[in-house]
Amino acid sequence: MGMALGKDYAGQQCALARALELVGERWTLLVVRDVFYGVRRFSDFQAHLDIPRAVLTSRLTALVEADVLERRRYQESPPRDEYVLTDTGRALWPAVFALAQWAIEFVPSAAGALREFVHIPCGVIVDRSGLCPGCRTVAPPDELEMRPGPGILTHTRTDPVSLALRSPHRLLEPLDLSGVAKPA
Amino acid sequence: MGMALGKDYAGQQCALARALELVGERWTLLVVRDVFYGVRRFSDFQAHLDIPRAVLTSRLTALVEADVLERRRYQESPPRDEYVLTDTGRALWPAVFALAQWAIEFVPSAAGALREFVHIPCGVIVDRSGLCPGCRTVAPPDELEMRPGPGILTHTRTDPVSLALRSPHRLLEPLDLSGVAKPA
DNA sequence: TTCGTCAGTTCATTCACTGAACCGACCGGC
DNA sequence: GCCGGTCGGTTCAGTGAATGAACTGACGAA
Repeated sequence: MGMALGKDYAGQQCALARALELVGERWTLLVVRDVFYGVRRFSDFQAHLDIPRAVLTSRLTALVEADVLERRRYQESPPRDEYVLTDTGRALWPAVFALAQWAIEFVPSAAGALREFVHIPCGVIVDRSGLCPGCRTVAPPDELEMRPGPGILTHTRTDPVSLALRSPHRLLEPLDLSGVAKPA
Repeated sequence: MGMALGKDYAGQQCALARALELVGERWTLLVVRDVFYGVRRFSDFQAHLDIPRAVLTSRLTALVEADVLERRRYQESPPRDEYVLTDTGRALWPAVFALAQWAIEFVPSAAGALREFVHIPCGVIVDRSGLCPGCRTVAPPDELEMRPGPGILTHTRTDPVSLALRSPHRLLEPLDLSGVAKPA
């Protein structure tokens, strides 16, 4: 996943093995999920995931290399880059969504949906397979709004990124951190 | 992926983190995929995946512990067990399928579908999101037949398990190894 | 008795993750 | 010009997981 000692699965001709070589290492899929949620900056990933900086650097570099993320300069002086999903990266949404839904339904410690996803054109919540009950299609991430679900826990994670993620917003749109206080 | 040094993602309240704690380690999802394909026995996993035995032992134990697999005695003397998916495990199919489809579409080295999945009641191939074009529902794994696809490579992997996986058969059904020669 | 299979365990080595410290470019205040 | 702070890293020592080879033990077959 996470994963260690040789990220490749030599000899496996299966497509799944190829996928896991790119996104199967530890932390990688959590970083990708965060980008879907609107996190774009190095320090925000770090604050939200508690991931060692060296590992975050390595994962971001690998994801850019794999054409899942694009690194984009959003200001000069000081030079600051943000990481956004490419088309390839956005295509990972069904896999990320499916894994999260599996945990919600079958992993006891993940009981209760922390978030709901509303298909904006139809205004209804997508079902566990990602289908919109309104239009009967699989909703793409850029048409989804994320909202806190019934299982949301407000007592944990008081970092600014987690706080910002508790208010509804459209997937892929940059996170608005202006409304939250800095941590002590 | 896999994954090393602490398989948990402490503090992450997200369901995805819970899922990755159970199936995010290196090799784990490939083992699960193999069970969907009909592999059930220790030595068959080992032959097909080239996974170190100690790691396989550890992964199978963890998957049983997580209620993804069930370990079942299928003969006494010598005692032999097989590993089969629980309901929880079978629910992982959409995630496994979604990841594999992503690689087929977007990872250059995985070009060409190695396998096709036919929704048996309808007799048609499911699309990239797992939907059956016939009945417009998401096909469950026990209603799918796996067949070699156009991208299949016949020159690699000559172990008996890989050979057996090249002939069509229904998912979750045990693999038939009787027709293939043993390796030299 | 000997050979082979199956399902492991043990062990030394290799290598990735971790956490803390360090670094350099820049900005704002004084 | 100096000081403190932020951002986005890199470096490094220590730890612990993965690897691959060797070993084990129960059994069946010849």
